[in-house]
Amino acid sequence: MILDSETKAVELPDDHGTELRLWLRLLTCTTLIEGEVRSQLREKFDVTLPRFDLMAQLDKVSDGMTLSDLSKRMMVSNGNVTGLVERLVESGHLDRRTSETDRRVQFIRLTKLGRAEFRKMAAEHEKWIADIFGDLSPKDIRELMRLLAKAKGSAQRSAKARTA
Amino acid sequence: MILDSETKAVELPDDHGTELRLWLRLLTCTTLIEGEVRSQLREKFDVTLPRFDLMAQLDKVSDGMTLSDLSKRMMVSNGNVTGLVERLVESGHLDRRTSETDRRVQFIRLTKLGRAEFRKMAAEHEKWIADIFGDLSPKDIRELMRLLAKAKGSAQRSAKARTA
DNA sequence: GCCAATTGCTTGAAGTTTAAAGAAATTGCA
DNA sequence: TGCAATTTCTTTAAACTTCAAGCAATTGGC
Repeated sequence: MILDSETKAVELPDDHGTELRLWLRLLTCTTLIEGEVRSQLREKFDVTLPRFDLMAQLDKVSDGMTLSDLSKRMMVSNGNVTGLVERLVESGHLDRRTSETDRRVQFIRLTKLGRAEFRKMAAEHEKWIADIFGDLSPKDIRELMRLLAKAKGSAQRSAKARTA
Repeated sequence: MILDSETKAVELPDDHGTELRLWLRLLTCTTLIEGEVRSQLREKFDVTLPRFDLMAQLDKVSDGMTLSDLSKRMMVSNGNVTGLVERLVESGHLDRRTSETDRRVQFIRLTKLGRAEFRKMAAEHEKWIADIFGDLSPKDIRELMRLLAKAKGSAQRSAKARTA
């Protein structure tokens, strides 16, 4: 171990251990919560997380959304959304309509049933989340929000630089 | 909108909007980084993230690990690990050996090839992660670590209470 | 108007994931 | 010992996911 004059561990120039540990902790935290939400959705409403997420995107708008919009917002592939939508139309939660000005485009909307069911689930979901973060003070939450925003910005900068 | 005497928004008793927003931000952040890591692993090493994760668990120990240990540490189902290990044994990265004292138990280890390939990937991986979090100061990282630990504890408390 | 490039979506193959059921082995306790 | 409960792992079906290839429609030069 390399020690400096104050007998404190000094990092090697290429030691990126703290960032790696941060990433693992972030991932663990998210996986844990995601698993919890997934279990609750299945137990209480017999619905999968991807379906809930998709409906959540659609609930934000009143007049529908294209498949591309959905895949961008959900950060998943286009083909993935095609399948999800297909199954949700099948079950009567969604409604799809081809655009009249561009016949490639499909507008997807929640049906009355879909919106009603989603609203019920969303209300419960919000309570689960509140309980999951229940030990955090308002200040903790504000700080986490701020730092995660910074992390997100950093990650986007990094991704963009790579693809550029 | 309900306003108090200081003309500041007051939260309704059941408003859990801040926790929900925190969760969405946490999820977005993780998904973003995970996608980035996934792309890099595919591009640079033609390997999937689940395989990398599994090898990462095994690299931490010298003498192997059981399937159950793996599934607990990776926080995925047992059957999932069975399939992943199967494919990695097939490709020569892993070695499986039945325990002599308990014939239900399989010890899984990295082969020489597996460990060598993993080490190469891990070194690059650490650099990607460092770059992804590059805009965060050491203090930001410490704070995030602390708050995420608190969030993790809170989520575990919540999950435990539910299953109890 | 023509047509190459782009855009929106679907399809197919391979892989990952879960939940649930089941098989095999071990453990613990009466 | 006997055997019920538990543990470890596998299997199965259905769903989810990505990537890449492909189809159809539109757009943007020319």
